Amino acid sequence: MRAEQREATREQIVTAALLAISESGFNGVSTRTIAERANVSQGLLTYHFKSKDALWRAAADQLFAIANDSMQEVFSPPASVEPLQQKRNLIRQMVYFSAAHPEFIRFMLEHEKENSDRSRWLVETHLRPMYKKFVHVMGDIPETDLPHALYTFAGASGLIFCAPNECKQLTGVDPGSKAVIKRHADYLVNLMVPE
Amino acid sequence: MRAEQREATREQIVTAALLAISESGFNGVSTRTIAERANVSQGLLTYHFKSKDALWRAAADQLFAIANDSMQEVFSPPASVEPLQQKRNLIRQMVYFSAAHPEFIRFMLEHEKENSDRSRWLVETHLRPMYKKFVHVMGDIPETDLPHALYTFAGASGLIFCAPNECKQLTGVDPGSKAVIKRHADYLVNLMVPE
DNA sequence: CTATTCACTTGTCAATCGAACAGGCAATAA
DNA sequence: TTATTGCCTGTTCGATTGACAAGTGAATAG
Repeated sequence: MRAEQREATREQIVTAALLAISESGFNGVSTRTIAERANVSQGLLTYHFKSKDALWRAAADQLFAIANDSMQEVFSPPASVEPLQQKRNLIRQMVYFSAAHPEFIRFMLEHEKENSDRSRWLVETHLRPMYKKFVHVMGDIPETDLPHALYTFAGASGLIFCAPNECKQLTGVDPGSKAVIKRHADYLVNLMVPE
Repeated sequence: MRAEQREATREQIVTAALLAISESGFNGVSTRTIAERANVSQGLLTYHFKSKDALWRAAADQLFAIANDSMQEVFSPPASVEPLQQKRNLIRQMVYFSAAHPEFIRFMLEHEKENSDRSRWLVETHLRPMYKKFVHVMGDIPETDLPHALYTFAGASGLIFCAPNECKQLTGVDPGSKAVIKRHADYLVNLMVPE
């Protein structure tokens, strides 16, 4: 009962940290704000995670655990699925994942400029394994195009969900709506891997 | 001579603010850091711009002045250019602009979650006029697809340049290289508006 | 030449930052 | 039951935050 409560509280803190950091950046959010979001005291963050930096790392771990879980099926598709359909499924799933977790791209953009130690760790620990799976499914497109395809794909999938308020105010289209998410998936799948 | 120096200093501060805010977010960067980047004292920021908020607004003004200047040709193409080629030129130029000014997308992503007052002002003052020009060139694609095309286009154009270190470390491809920029433009133009 | 304006620096303010610490209280162990 | 562990809160610290006021000195005006 103690251990369960401990884990529940830790996850509550990590989730709050992940969302807050994704929204405002590492230096843009205070540990007090994160604590308030998690409904705990600020001192508890120092207790469970020694420093704000370590909390960031725990948030990254949780983020990629969610991402890998969500993308597992399309990253390791059964051989019975045709390669073309594997690609289409991958793109579609990435759109749905980005819609459900816009914090992913936000978090990945945030680490870039701020701290090179955190950045290197994130790429080697979490991003590279994911990239390998991406290449495995997308691998028969020209190798020189792969990086372009990856970032085109990632940006095209997720940007609309990273700026939902802006998008709604600007175009009237609400990226939170299920119909819009499906339409974005359809649009992107047919654009990048037409049947 | 006084007035010229004044304007030069103000622009120096605004540029430093724009880049710093784009990198670390509004709350993620201090006025002292911005001042250091601009080689002026912190008190001078308060002197020229009353508050950090007002400085942010000046940075946004400068950002969109640069963006509109860079995109002017492709937003208002001569009628002699065929519609298909207009679209291709627009996409190509957006890639080159994103490569030269990755702070654009970063800045636009940063405003979203932080402050709704700044967000609304930014959309109505700067983004909507730009969106209208985009629609004018891209306008013959289905209206329901326009928002999807816009954010697909923006994300696909710019994300790779927003994470240059990550991209280089992950894929070995350096988005700062001219050859890579051209390849990304070729890739995206042919993807989104094939001849 | 003298007086004034004004871009700019320095010093200071309360508020807030991340981190550390002592203590309390409920769950566990004995 | 008693003793102990350990999750958690509240307080406090030196440092840093945005904003402000006083002071400096060179360019301008009369």
